[in-house]
Amino acid sequence: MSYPKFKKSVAQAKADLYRETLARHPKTVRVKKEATAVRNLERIFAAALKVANEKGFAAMTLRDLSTAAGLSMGALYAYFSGKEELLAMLQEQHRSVTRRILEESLVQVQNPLERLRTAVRTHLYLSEAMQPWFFFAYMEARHLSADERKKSMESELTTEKLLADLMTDAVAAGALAPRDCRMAACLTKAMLQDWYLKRWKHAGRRITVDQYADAVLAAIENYRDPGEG
Amino acid sequence: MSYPKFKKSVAQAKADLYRETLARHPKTVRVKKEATAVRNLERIFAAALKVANEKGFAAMTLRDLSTAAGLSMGALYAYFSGKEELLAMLQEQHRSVTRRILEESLVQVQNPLERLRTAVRTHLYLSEAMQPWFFFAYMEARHLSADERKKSMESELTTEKLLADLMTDAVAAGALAPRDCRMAACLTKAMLQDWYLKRWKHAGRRITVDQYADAVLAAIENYRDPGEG
DNA sequence: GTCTATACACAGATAGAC
DNA sequence: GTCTATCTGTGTATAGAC
Repeated sequence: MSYPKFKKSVAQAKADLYRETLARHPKTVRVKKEATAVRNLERIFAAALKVANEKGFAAMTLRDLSTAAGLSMGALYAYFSGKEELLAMLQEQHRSVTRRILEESLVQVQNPLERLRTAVRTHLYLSEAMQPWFFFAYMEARHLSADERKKSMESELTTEKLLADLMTDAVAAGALAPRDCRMAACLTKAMLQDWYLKRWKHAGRRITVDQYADAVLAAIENYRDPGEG
Repeated sequence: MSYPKFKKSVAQAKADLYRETLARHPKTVRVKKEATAVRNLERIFAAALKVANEKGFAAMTLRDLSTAAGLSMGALYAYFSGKEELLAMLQEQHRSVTRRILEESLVQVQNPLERLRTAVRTHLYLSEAMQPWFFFAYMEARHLSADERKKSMESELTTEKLLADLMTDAVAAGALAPRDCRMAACLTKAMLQDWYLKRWKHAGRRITVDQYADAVLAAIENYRDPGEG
């Protein structure tokens, strides 16, 4: 799937995702009309990502958020019980989207090397389409409660394990040179993360997501373990 | 130079670095006795990195810092004029150390491929020996004033440019396969950063800095541009 | 040089009108 | 459902004693 197509499919899925979040938090979102609740949650989340990605979540005041979202302080509290819960909601939404899209992208692909390539490209496409979410999740992970932070670290390790497993399969199929797949997956993850963490740099160089994906895949596919060069 | 040796040489250089910082900020550090000033600056910086790397600089209160450093609120203000200046001092110290150590490491090395290998290994050694500084500089860059943020971005690009130039030389010498050196350097930087950003992960796996350096160098040296595989 | 005590501003959160 | 007005805690920064 090309990136423009991918982006549209993600946009389409957004409404569903907001309804899911509402269903997951029936006690904190006190607004009953679904259409209203979805519309305002969208505005609140978008505003929170915008402000927090500029100055950090801790430095973002609820007055900032109120202004950016176009809702009063009082109204905000109809959607979350406090700043900490807002943070947890954002992180949870991000994790579930990532998990689902990555899984869906692989169901149709059989060839081991193609499965690896699909996972890498899909991850980059997704982090391109939802860059503010990925940036936020990465930078604010350490401000989470112990419980939420654990989930965040598990999510990181799960993604990396997926890459390592796909690589192991490709090696077994003879499509890739043998290697320490855990280390190779670890280096891959670092390159994937750089795409959304240093967007200003890549944008300034007019690098497209497809060019970056090609480069990362070239690095992975040519990789040899130390001493095996 | 082995990592244990490197670590000692960095530790030795620390006293100099604190004296330099004092010389750079004669107006804000009002403490005149150098020995006292150096000792307390060390404690303040160490405490600030410790607390800020746990909860974030914005969330760190000066009361936290006061407790962690073992100095009263009033005493802290003899060393900086406010939180913002403390942040700038930490970033500046980090940048000057990095620049100096990287430059020094290369003066004795002639062979192009060895120069590239030295730069990569030294960067990893340095970020290992001063992990809290590197982590802090990365995570708090966006909280800087416009002016300081610009310096931070320039520093990032300078390091990357150095890697790209070293790679260009190695390619010209026939020691590396031809490639888009800017892109290859960009991917390299991402892998270098992961070492200090995700330390919990590497430590849990008992990966040493030398093992990681070997893996990164293997990735760089085997790299081929897309379509050239 | 370092301390304690305090001024002042602003944060998160809520009450109650509409 | 959303607003305005307000409560209360806590943050940065300083004054003045030692």
